[in-house]
Amino acid sequence: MMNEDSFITMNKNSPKDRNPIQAQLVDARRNQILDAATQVFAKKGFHGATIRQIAQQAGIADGTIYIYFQNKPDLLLGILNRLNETERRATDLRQGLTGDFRGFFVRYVRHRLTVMEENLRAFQAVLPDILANAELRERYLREVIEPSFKLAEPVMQAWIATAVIRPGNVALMLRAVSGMFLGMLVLRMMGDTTIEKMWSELPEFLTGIFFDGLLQEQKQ
Amino acid sequence: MMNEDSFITMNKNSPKDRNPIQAQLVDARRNQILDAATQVFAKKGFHGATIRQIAQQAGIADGTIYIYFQNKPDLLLGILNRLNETERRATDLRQGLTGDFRGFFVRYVRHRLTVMEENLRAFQAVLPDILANAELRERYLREVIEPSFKLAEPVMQAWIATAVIRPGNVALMLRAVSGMFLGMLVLRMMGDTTIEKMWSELPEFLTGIFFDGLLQEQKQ
Amino acid sequence: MMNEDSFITMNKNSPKDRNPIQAQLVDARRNQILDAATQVFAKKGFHGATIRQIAQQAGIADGTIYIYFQNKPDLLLGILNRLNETERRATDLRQGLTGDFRGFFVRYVRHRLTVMEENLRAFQAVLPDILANAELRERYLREVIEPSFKLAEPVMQAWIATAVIRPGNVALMLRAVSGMFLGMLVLRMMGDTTIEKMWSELPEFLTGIFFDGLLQEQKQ
Amino acid sequence: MMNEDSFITMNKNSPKDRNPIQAQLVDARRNQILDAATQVFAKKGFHGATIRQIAQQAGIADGTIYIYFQNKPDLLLGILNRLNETERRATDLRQGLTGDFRGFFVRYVRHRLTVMEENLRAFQAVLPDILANAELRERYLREVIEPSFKLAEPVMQAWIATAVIRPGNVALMLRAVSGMFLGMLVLRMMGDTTIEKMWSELPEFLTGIFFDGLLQEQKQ
DNA sequence: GATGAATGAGAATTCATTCAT
DNA sequence: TATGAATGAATTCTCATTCAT
Repeated sequence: MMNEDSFITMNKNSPKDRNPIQAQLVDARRNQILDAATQVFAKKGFHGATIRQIAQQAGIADGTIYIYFQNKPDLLLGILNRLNETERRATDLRQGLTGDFRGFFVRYVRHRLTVMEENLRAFQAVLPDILANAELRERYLREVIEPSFKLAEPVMQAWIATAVIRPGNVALMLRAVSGMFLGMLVLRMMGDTTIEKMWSELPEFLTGIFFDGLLQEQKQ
Repeated sequence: MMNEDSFITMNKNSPKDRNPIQAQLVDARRNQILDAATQVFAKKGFHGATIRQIAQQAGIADGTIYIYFQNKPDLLLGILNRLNETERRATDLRQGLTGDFRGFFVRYVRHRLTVMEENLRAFQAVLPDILANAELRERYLREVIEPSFKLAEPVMQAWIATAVIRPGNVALMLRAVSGMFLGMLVLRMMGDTTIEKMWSELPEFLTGIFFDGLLQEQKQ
Repeated sequence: MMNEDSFITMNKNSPKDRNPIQAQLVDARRNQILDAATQVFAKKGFHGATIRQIAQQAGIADGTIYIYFQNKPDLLLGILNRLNETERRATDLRQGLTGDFRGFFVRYVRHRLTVMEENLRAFQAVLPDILANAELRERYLREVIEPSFKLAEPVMQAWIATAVIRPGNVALMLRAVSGMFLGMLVLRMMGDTTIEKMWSELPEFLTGIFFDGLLQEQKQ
Repeated sequence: MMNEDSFITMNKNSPKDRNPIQAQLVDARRNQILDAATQVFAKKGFHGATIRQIAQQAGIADGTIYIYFQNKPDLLLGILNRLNETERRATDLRQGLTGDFRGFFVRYVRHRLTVMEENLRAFQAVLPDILANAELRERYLREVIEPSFKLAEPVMQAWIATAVIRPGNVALMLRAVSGMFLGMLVLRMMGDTTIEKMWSELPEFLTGIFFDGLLQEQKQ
C-alpha cells in the first residue's frame, strides 16, 4: 500500500525538508502554478498553451516556473498527480460493503460525478494528452486506472458472493461502470449541454440503468 | 480574328471535361494523404506530427499536401469527415423498429464496436485534439454528435411507444448508451488490455446490462 | 545608333522567324502575359505577386508563362523593355530646335507627362524593383536614363548657343528637368491626390517654374 | 498572512522601477536592429533580406528581433519612423520668414539634401517597398508626406503675402519643390554619377532654377 | 528565489519552376 | 503548345528553456 502511494505523490524531496515553512511556501507556489496551468491547458490544450500564458495567469515570470518544474510536460504530470490524488480518495468503496446497496450505489455515483465535475478543467487539461501520448497513457493506466480496478474488484466479488449482483465477468462489469462515468465525462467535455444540465440527476438515472436495465419488465 | 481567339481560349482539357477521372484522382490522393495523416497522428499526436512526416508516410512532397488541404487542422477535419461518412453510411437504425429487439440491439452494438475497432487508430489520432481544441470540439459536437442524437431520438421514442423500453428521459438514455460506447472506446484507447481482449464479447455483455441491469433479480 | 537599339528590343530571335503568323501569335501571347503581369505587379509589387495570380489574370495556366518567359524576373524585364521603347519614343526632341521655345517646352512636358500617366501602372510595377535591385538599376541607368540624357544634351547645348537659355551646367539642367518629372511621377505613385487632380495643368505650371522661377519679379 | 502575500507578489525590479535604464537598453537594442535592417535592406531589398541576415548583421539571434518588432514589415516602418523623426527634429521653416529669403532657401535646400545624403542607404532600403506595397504607401502618405505639406503650406502663404513669391497654386508649388528633391534623390538612388558628384552644388543650382528659371532674361 | 531578455531549433507554409500528359 | 499537379527549397515566426542580474 505504501509502495503504491509513493510513486504517485509529490515533491517530498524538496531541497530543504528541514525547514517546514520553506516547504509550505514551495508547495503553495507549486499549487499556484498548477492552478494556472490547469486553467490555460484546459482552455488551449497542452500544445496550444505557452509557458508565458501560464506565467501570466499565475502572475509570475516565465523563468520562475522552471524553479518549480523541470519542463512543460512536468506541469502536466503535476496536474495529473493532483488529480490522481483526488481520484484515489474518490475510490473508497469500503462503506458500500454493508447496508443498503442501491442507496450506496447512488451515493457513490454522485460522489464520483461531483469529483469529476469539480475537476473538469483539470481533466480537460490532462485527458487529451493522456490519450495522445503513449508515455502518459501508460503511466495513467498503471497509476490510476489499474489500481482503482484492483481496489474495486474484491468489493465487486463480495457483492456477487452475497448474491447482490448477478455472477459474471467482474472485470467487465467494473469496466462497464467506470466506462460509463468516463463516457459521461467525455460527452460533457465535448460540450454536450444536455449532459451538463442533467449532471445532478445522473446518479439516480445511471443507477436505474445499472440496476434495472432500460427494458420494460415484460417478464411475467 | 475568330481563329485567333479560339486558339487562345480553347483549353482542350478544361476541368469540366475530365471531371470524372480528375475527381477520382483527387479523391485517391486525398485518401492517400488522410491515411498517412491518420497513421502519423495516431503515433505522435496531432502536434507531435509534422507535415514532413505525413508527406513522407504518404510518399509525396510536403507541398503536395497543401494542394489538397488548406492547412494542418484541415487534415484533422478531413479524417473526421471520412470517419463520419463511413459511420453514417453504415448505420441504419430503421431495421430495429421491427422484429426481435434484443437481437437487433446486440447486432447494432456489435456493428458500432466493430467500426470503432477498425478505426481505432483514426479515433486515437483525432479524439485528443478534438478534446483539446475548442473550435474542433464545437464543430464535432454540432456536426457529428448532435446530428446522430437527432437521428436516434425518434427511434428511441418509437421503442417507448411500442412499450419495448421503459418511458424516461430519452435524451439521457441516448447519452447513456452512446456514452457507454465512448467510455469503452476511451478505456481501450488508454491501453486497458481487458477491454481489448474482451472486445468481441462486449456486444452481448453490454446488451445484458442495458436490458437486465447488473442486479440479481430478487424482485418477486 | 543601331547598336544601342539592339539591346533594348525584344524577341527578335523567336524560334521561328520564318513564319510571320507564328511570330505574331507569339507576340500577342507575350503581350497578353506582360499586360497581366503589369496589372498584378502594380497592385502587389514584384514579390507580392505570384505566377499563379498573373496566369489567372491572363486567363492561362501557370506553366504557359514559362513557355514565353524564362522566369519571374524576366517578366519584369519584359515590362521594362516595353516601357523603355515607349520612353525612347517620348524623347524625340528634334522638333524643338526651331520655332517658339516656350510653346515647344509646354508641348514636350505635356507629352512626357501623358506618356507617364498612360504607363503609370507599368512604372509602378517596375520602379520599386529598379530601385531595390542593383542589377536592374544598372541596366535601367545604362539603357534608358543615360541614353536619353545623351540624346538631350546636344539639344540643350544648341539652346544655350542660340542664347535661349542661360549658360550653365547642362548636365545638371537636364537632371533638374527630368528629375522634376520623376519627382512628380513618384509623388503620384505614392497616392498624392493633388498631383493626380492637377496632372493636366502640370505642363504649364512646370514650364512656368522653369522659365520664370517662383519669385516675384522685383528686379526693376 | 501578510508576510506570505508580500513575499509572493512583491517583485523588487518591477518594470516601473527600472524604467529609465530599461528604456535606454530597449532603445539601444531597437536602434541596433534598425541599423542592421537598414544595411541589409539597402543591399538586398526588403524581400531579398532575410531575418537571419539581419540578425547576423546585428550580432543577435533571430528570435531577439521579434522581442522588439512584431514582424518583418514592422522593421520597415521602424526605419521609416526613425527617418521621419530625424527629419522632423531638424526642420525649422520659421526662420525663413524673416530676413534674406534667397539665403534661407539655399540653406534649407542644403539641409534637406544633406539629410537625404546621410540617410541614402535608409531611403534606398525603404522607398522601393513603400512604392510597391499599397498599405505602406498609404501610411507613408498620410503619416509623413501630407503632414509635412501641411506644415509648409502656411509658410508658403506667408511668402506670397509678403510679396516674396508670385501668387499661384500653393499646393502645386510645394509639390514642385519637394518633387524636385524627390526626383534628385531617386536619380541618385538610380546610380546617376553626375548627380552624385554634384550633390554639394545642388543647393545653389536648384535655388537658381526656382528663383530665376532657366531662361536667358531677354524680357526688357 | 525571481526575473525576463536572449536564444535558436524547429515547423508550417508558400511559390517559382518542372514535366508528364 | 498548353496544362496544372507535383516538387522541395527557403523563410518567417514561435516558444521552451537558459542564465546573468
